[in-house]
Amino acid sequence: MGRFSASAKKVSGPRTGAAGRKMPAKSVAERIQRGDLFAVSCPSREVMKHITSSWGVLVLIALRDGTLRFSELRRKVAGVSERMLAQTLQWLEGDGLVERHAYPVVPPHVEYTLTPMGEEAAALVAGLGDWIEQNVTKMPSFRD
Amino acid sequence: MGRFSASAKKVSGPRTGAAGRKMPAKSVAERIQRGDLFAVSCPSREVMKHITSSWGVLVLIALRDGTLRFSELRRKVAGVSERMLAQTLQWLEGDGLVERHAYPVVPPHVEYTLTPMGEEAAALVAGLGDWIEQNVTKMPSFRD
DNA sequence: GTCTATAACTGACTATTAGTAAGTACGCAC
DNA sequence: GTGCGTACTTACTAATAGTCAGTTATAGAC
Repeated sequence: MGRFSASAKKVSGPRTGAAGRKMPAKSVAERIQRGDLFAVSCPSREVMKHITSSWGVLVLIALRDGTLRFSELRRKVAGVSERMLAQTLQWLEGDGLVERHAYPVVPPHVEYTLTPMGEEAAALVAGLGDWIEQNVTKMPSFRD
Repeated sequence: MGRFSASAKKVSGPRTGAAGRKMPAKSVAERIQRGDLFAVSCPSREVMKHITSSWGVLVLIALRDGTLRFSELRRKVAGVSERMLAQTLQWLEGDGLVERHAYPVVPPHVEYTLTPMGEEAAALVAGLGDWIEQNVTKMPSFRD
């Protein structure tokens, strides 16, 4: 990680909190090393969609307890259809956050596990979920 | 906050990380004091939808820099339409995360600011956004 | 005078995605 | 034999995201 130049060091501050500032020109290394949620076509937008989708949030949180089968996930994440669960898991697998392990048996037996990177994401997501659960009762919309 | 009984204290642990465990019976006070993202009809699901929507995430992060006008937000959050921006801000205002201040002038002059509660949510959201930006380049989908 | 730009929405409509229902093959229980 | 469970996929419908046009008043350019 010592590959950054001096100007790269400047940009590596709290980038997200500096959304309103003019971004300094990015070197090629910077462009390759980091996404930018505020850029319309940045791939990070797609990943964010997957992670922050309703089902994505709940699946990541549920998997924090350890490996789960498709049907176990289906039951824990109340309200999700098989269709949406399958799609969500495909996305998260494609993002490298979830590992899928299929056994060569019938009926199908498939297990899903968080990758190390998935565990990081899930921890952040769980923190947000926790915050929402703790604060929802204070919200005006809740009192209506 | 000393109102919780002993059994309530037990439940107040890392609730989100315990998604797989059987939840002990909740007292009335507990039910009123905390939402549950894993319950289909809990209001916290709606709040989560607002906060974790693509535009919700970006608006919250953008407002961390301070008060912004509608048009300023429109420009910072690249790709958002006025329609979606207006709707997102309505949601976040209804959730008590954003304050709207309209001046009695023409053309309209409206400013949006994070509430203290909104600042908490935005900090968590920004942390997640930061993580996504930092890690998107490591993802298999990014390499395809 | 007309035209354009600005601001911050809202309503009508279209496009896209979420969600519903049915289907698949096999083993087991009744 | 029927029904259930498993983990998806396909075809279709419902809901939401997104597009477009409209609103009011003012300032500035022509």
